[in-house]
Amino acid sequence: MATIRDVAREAGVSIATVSRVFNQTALVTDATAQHVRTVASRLDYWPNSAARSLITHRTHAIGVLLPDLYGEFFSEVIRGIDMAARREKYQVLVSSSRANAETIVAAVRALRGRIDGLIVMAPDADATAAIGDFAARFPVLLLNPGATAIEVGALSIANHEGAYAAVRHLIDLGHRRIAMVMGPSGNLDAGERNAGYRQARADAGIAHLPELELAGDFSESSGFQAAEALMRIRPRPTAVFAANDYMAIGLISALRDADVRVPQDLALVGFDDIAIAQYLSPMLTTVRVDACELGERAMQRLLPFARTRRPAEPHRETLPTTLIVRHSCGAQTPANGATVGSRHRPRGTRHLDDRTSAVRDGGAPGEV
Amino acid sequence: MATIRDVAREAGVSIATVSRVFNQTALVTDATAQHVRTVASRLDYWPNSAARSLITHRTHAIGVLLPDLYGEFFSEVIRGIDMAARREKYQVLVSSSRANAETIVAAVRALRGRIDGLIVMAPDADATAAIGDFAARFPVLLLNPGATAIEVGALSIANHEGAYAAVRHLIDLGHRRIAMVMGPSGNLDAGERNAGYRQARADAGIAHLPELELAGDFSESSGFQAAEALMRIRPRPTAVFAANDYMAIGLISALRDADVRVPQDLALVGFDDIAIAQYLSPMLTTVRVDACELGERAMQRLLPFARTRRPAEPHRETLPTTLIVRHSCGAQTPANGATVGSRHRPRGTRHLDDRTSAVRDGGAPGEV
DNA sequence: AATGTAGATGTAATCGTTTTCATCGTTCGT
DNA sequence: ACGAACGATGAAAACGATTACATCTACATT
Repeated sequence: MATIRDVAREAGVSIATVSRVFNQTALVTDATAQHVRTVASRLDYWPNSAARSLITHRTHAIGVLLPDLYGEFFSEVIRGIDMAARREKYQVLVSSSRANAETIVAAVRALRGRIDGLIVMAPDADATAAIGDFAARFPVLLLNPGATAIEVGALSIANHEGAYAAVRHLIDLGHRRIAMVMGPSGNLDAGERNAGYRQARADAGIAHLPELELAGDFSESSGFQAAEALMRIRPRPTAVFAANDYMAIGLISALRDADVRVPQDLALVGFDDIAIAQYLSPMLTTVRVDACELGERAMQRLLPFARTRRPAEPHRETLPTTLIVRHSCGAQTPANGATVGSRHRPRGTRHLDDRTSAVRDGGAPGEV
Repeated sequence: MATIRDVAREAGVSIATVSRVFNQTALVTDATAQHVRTVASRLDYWPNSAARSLITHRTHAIGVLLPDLYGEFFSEVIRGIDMAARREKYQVLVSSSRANAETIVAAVRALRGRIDGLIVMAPDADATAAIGDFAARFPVLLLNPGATAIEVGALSIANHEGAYAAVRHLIDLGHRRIAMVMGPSGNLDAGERNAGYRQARADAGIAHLPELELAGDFSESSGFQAAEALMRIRPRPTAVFAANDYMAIGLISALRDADVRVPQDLALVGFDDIAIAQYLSPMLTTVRVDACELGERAMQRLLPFARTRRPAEPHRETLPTTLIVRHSCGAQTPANGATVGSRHRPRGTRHLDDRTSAVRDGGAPGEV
């Protein structure tokens, strides 16, 4: 592998000049620059990034710490991160870890020195706490941290507002006995969605009923199992809000097996709007979260701090969600089969933009 | 940030000793080692990986080059890679690129010097070719490269055998007019699946009919659109093999809209066995590919070469696939609702193991 | 007691860059 | 025509580790 010295010798210049050519730093004569470039490409020279980052204290890499969960949501977030990274010429170092504080600290330690900034998806409260002191002296951005006391740059989605809108929609359709399939306990997104569910009930004057909150863990199979518990409840709920789409899929499957019709016998709303939501039968009404944008935005927020290696300022931002009305909720759809959803801005937090997007859906999926 | 010098000074030893303590290389007195460790942790010292890799020529990182496609398959592969990496204390640098040769070369160049080895998911033939000369002097492992002339370490899945089994299964059920929804043109996996489809037809003495091969690109919407084309074919096919599950989902959705019953009016088999396949209605008969294992195995294969930084030996290995019989193919299922699939070993290539796994499915998804 | 040996530790070179500062022509204002 | 200013380039000192080699000590061997 050719080094900067080889290029310098071959081109008859000093290594400083070669370095300048590659960094476009000080002004070098066009002729020399061109010559150096020619020689460099002939020798197939490329700057050694270890040597470079040793002296510059920059790695041009961002770490992404994921929870152990996987699925479409995460892969979309990574995709967004990757898109932004590529645009900004940064590398992405991914690393997953069990959610517990100990392994998170270990993972962060292993990443240390290899990255200029860190994006942490820490869906659990203790995970968030574990990152706290590190974030005070390193550029860290938390994804979906929920409400926490620690001061840290964070980006979350409007879980509460989205869930509220979903449940409110069911209430507006006349439902009163509305169950919810919860997410994993300790998961902050799940917690906020539950809070939104409760708030919507309370605001409509519907009493809180603990037995309507069914256990779940975001997996299809937990949704499947929740359906069985659901059907044992008397009087039977007429609607159910699933904390994510995967569980909604499990629900649909179990309900079909039990000959419970969706939405006639039981209305259903999910959360996330994963790609296949519109291809399910019935087409799933759900709360759209733009996971890809979340990742992209996280990178955008983090990069300025990563470049200067200063801790990110403790500013929280919340991405809006959109209720996508399809068929599983049983809403009457307009003649063309399309309904309108509105964008939910988080209360009391800054939001990304002001527009309220109108969402038409319910037509042929292929057209969307 | 404390350096090795700070620790050495503080502990009253030389930097060489500190280095030895952290690398467990030469024997150091237990007392000194313990003392150094104490001081190091007090100063919150951690070896600078740039400096370390500058002199050792090792980065302890593996690059993963992905195509632009996303979805469950890729996220599962990454998950497998990540699992193996964590076990072996390697970092994972992901980078996606358009499939064309030019951007792949650019991506490889950007990764150069930061990684000890590279896993490339190159579903296209030209992408594979682009990597060729690089692989001759660097540890590279190709995923899903299909049959290519270049000598390179590779890992693929038994596309041909899986597709053959799927179509053969449909033939055994009495179907003769069997269509196929193709994958993206140029995609090698898709090509092999198509070859398996044709082979199964040929072996059963069914003539090749080009009009039964419908365009698709692995997306749900392309499956949806293919269904429309499918229904215009006269005489109408009685079965269809989709080159992946996402397209099968699009097909199911479109067929339902058109009141075509699956499997009664049209039998359907997919490919990949994504998580939700068993929750679809009807439950999808498909060819299982263990994407996670693929990633894990890739890492296993690559690491020995990455450690020594020697080009991987040009050896190809193929992971078996399994036909999972559920309801969408219309097969009669045993009394307990379960059917048996068998594992397909690639012909003429080495396979991972000899077992022929029996797969029972068709029961309640929650129980699987 | 002299010598050999082995284990523990230190010294210093090295990895491949970036960057400060010095140097050396040019050109320009007067 | 002369010094100033400036633009292009080079020399050399970091950056923070690893490691070959040297050194030193303690102890066994003769």
